[in-house]
Amino acid sequence: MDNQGRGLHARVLASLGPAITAGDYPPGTVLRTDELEKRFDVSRTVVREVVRVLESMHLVESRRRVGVTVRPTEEWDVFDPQVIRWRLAGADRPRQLRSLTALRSAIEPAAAALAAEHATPEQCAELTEHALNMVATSRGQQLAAYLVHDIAFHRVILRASGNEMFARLGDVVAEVLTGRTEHQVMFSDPDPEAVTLHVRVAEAVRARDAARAEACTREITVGALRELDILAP
Amino acid sequence: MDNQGRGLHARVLASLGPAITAGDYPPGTVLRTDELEKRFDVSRTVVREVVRVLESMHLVESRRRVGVTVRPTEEWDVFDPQVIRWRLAGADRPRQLRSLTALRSAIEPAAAALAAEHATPEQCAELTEHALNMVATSRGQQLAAYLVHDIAFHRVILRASGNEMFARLGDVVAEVLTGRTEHQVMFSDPDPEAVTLHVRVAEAVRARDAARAEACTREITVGALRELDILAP
DNA sequence: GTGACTTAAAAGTCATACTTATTTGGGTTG
DNA sequence: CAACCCAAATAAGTATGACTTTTAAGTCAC
Repeated sequence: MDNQGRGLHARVLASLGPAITAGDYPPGTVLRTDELEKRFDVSRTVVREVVRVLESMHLVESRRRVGVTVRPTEEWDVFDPQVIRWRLAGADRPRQLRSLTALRSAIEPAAAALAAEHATPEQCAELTEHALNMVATSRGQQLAAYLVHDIAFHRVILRASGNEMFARLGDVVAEVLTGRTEHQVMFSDPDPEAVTLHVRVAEAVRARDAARAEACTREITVGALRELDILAP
Repeated sequence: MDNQGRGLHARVLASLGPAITAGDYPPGTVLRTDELEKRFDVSRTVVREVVRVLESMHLVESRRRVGVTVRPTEEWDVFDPQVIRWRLAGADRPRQLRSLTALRSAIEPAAAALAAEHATPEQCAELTEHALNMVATSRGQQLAAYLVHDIAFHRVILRASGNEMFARLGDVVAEVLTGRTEHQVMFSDPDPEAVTLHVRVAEAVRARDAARAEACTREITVGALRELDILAP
């Protein structure tokens, strides 16, 4: 992971953060710093640093004479990669995957359209390569290898869009794709149609055909949404 | 603003954060904590808290025996509302507005489609009301009032989508709309077509017509994109 | 009951002493 | 001369005690 073991504050954060996002401390719960000191057996210094970070994520609010209050869920910074990771690791993972997949469905087609306009020759080559590798690994229980190329493919699309915000969603998409592979029936090979669509997207981007790149990507993400409905309608 | 004056750490953060996002300390720059202590005339405690928060935004990295290093721009958490605000306040505001408008264009149509499926009667009523108020304030130099309803309208759509991540983009959209109004020719009334489209979106949502809600919203956001091209092609 | 005043609880801040990781450089050895 | 190891210097990390500031809440007079 990102921040494991690197200092005491990181350890406390990695323990308290997930606990809060998991709902162990429901909104409105008040944590006092000296209580946290004892609980984690660390100094005020460390606790305060952790609280500041949680506060910057809008997970808690620290007020004098009151304590550290857990804020209502609607106010959390749900786009914070750290928060996303914590929630994906917790109980409402399914709900989280749903939200993220909806986000993907909105973003990726737009990103593909932009990528068709802005992709460099190198990026086009990368796309084609990853698409072909996806085809190659799409049969015969090679899900792990397939996943690697799938992630790489989507990352290139997002980066090639030229929009820094889209580009930053690469990690989120990677997380979603990984989560899907892990929690799906690991026996089945990926949907052949989806594989073909990736090849088409690569072609469309290389041909500078924004409309087609967008349409094919939309088909991919719609498929991802449908998958969720099948699993838990 | 959000965090003005609330404690020393907030003041230092509000000074250092914007400085970094503005590029005053280019990536690779090393800040030593004791230097920061002197510069802001605060204690170690405060500096460390600030550094932790900046670190959680991936703006800097703190390593022993090295110092606090400014990270490359591509690694920043560009979705962090705080970072967005800092950058909007800084020099590359135009670039930022572009990224955010592209994001809006991807998200809002999808949100409108979902809103058509999930909006409560109350939300439908709110939408209609805001749309009508937009019409009412669309002529005669009432830009400030118009902006209020415009923001409210988009907020309702995003919230009514039922997707928590979309909902959280309400603040960002508000920021973009405000920024646009402030930096545009303040003399001209809003585009009549855009106003009409908002009314149509409200109608479509009430009629549970997802496709039409999506299409009309897309027209709105495409218009917003075009606007940017006209201003700085 | 309302309003002003007091009190106490909890976070915020500071200064200092100490610990730990890590880079750098020098010296030893093959 | 290269490779390697070790020691010293450096800057962040942690702990702690003393003090300040905010503010919720209780109390008293009116």
